[in-house]
Amino acid sequence: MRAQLDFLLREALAEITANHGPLDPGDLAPQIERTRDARHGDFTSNVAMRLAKKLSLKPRDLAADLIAALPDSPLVEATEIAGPGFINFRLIPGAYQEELRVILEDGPSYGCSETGAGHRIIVEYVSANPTGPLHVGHGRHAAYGASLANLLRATGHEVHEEYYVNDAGRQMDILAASVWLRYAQHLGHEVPFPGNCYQGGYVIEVAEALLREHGEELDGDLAALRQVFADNSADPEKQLDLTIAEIKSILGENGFAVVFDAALTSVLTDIKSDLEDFGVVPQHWYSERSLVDSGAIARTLDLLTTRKMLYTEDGAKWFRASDFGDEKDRVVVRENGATTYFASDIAYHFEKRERGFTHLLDVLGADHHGYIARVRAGLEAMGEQNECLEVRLVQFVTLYRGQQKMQMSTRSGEYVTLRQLREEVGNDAARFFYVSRSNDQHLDFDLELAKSHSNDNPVYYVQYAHARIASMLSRMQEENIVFDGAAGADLTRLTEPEEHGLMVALSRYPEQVHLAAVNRAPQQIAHYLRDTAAAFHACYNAHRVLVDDAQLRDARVSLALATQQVIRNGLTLLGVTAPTTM
RNA sequence: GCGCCCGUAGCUCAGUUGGAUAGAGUGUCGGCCUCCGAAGCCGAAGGUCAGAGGUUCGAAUCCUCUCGGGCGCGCCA
Repeated sequence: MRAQLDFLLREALAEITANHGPLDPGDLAPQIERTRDARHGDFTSNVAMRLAKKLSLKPRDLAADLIAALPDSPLVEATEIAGPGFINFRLIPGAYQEELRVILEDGPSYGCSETGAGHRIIVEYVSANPTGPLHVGHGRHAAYGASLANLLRATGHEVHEEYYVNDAGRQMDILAASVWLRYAQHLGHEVPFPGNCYQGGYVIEVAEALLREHGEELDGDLAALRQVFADNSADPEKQLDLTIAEIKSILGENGFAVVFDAALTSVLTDIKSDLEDFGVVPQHWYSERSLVDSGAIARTLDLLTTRKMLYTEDGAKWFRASDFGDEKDRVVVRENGATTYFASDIAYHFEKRERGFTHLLDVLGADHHGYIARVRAGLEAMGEQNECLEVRLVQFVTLYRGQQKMQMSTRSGEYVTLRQLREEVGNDAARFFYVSRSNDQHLDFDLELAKSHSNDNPVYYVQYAHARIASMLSRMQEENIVFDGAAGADLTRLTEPEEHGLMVALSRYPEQVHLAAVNRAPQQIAHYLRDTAAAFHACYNAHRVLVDDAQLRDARVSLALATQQVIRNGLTLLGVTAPTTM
């Protein structure tokens, strides 16, 4: 609907250009918006005010010229100049009635477009270290990333969703060490469990599974390890590194790998099933270790060396990130020869480009904002355009239980898992609540409130509208009321103000999908659905659908069906179900 | 100290990339079920858009500064 008006204005602008001289291409993109006030018509454009100065014309004069240049359209009933130079469009009533038919014909694809066609985009999100179950913060990433991917798909992008698995590095070694210490305790060894090891109960479960599968195979002499623990004055993190080294020497490379893999597999399996139950299914789980194994990291470092982007200082290899806008240079190979996480990151993002993705979209936690400059720098040094990387930061979730602020540290084990949250408030409420807030807004999540007031959650309000319609439709069947479909219905019978309001709301859906995709803002869909449900409830309350007048009834049933379709489409984008009963 | 995000109704938040009289939910108060689901509807009250300057026809939105909050600044990941 809006696209058609866009087209009209574009034609008029072309004619103005011919008469008054050239404009920038950016100026030619017409800005057409919905009006906020019905007295201003249905759509409005501020283009005359924006361009007046450039063309040395008065805004209202330019507006008059534009209106004169507008091609005729069957959609537009009237145009007028208002205020300082707005061009207001009033549509014929039939425009909205026609849109109802489009909704019912297009069905599930109503609202989809091809504006993103030709773009291959990879969306990476969650990517939590597999060192423990997902917590409520990860849930926000999952809900946001998955909805974003849906929106991009709906606008014609070719979308690939990916979870980057940090299955290499120190954190995983700490997890493996934690598991083995629990295992040793189960075997009866008197050995302390340091506070900076992973404290969660799942560590014990992995240790027990290890005991069942491997018996005492992984036992060993703990004398040297006890010496490590004996030094009370040592720095805890250094002591932890020594502990890991000692456990590696006790178990040998293969033995440690058994523990490591058992821990990784267990945690990752849990994460996968948790996300799947949440309706979040990435197409690919990309292993950081595979980057090492495939030689991708080595190739990246070679390329950077060839391009003279690296130098050696204090025994480490540094990347000249500051040459590319980062605030300082960054280490890629440590003094001890190990590559850093950042080296993996460059290789990983470069590899995404090699896989043919034109656009890399990362959804990261707000605490990762320091990365953006350095990963961009890395990509640029590798010969890529740094604009190909887009990062969306998701602000923190602060969890409360009543007034009590809760800790969310994976290592301490004191956190509420995503699974617990889903069990308390349900998937639908959780997904809707997560994406109702803008990603760059902090989110206060009060568990007590979410649980006790779950019926007040806006998601039920929207779902209720859908279920209410379903219920009305089944009643229609029970009473053997015949409905011949919208094609034969006389939609001009929809004359009530509430009906008009609802039709206007429905017709906005395609614009909302497009805008939400462009703005990376699924919350706009959530708010749109709330508004549309409100328009429906108001209408349904004011006017009976199943009336005796068959013509009027058919028109109203058509409107209800279209409403149901739009709500279902919108909820699907957000990963929320559209129930027929509640 | 430097950088990123944020500050909108009592509370939780929207605000269509600079538009016309700043909006919802929740909470408070008052109404509506003999009638398609009351998980609903209608109405009232509630604001110096943190503050001060600036840019222009026009600012919650863009720029500068101040105040307040969150996060980051490692040869950790």
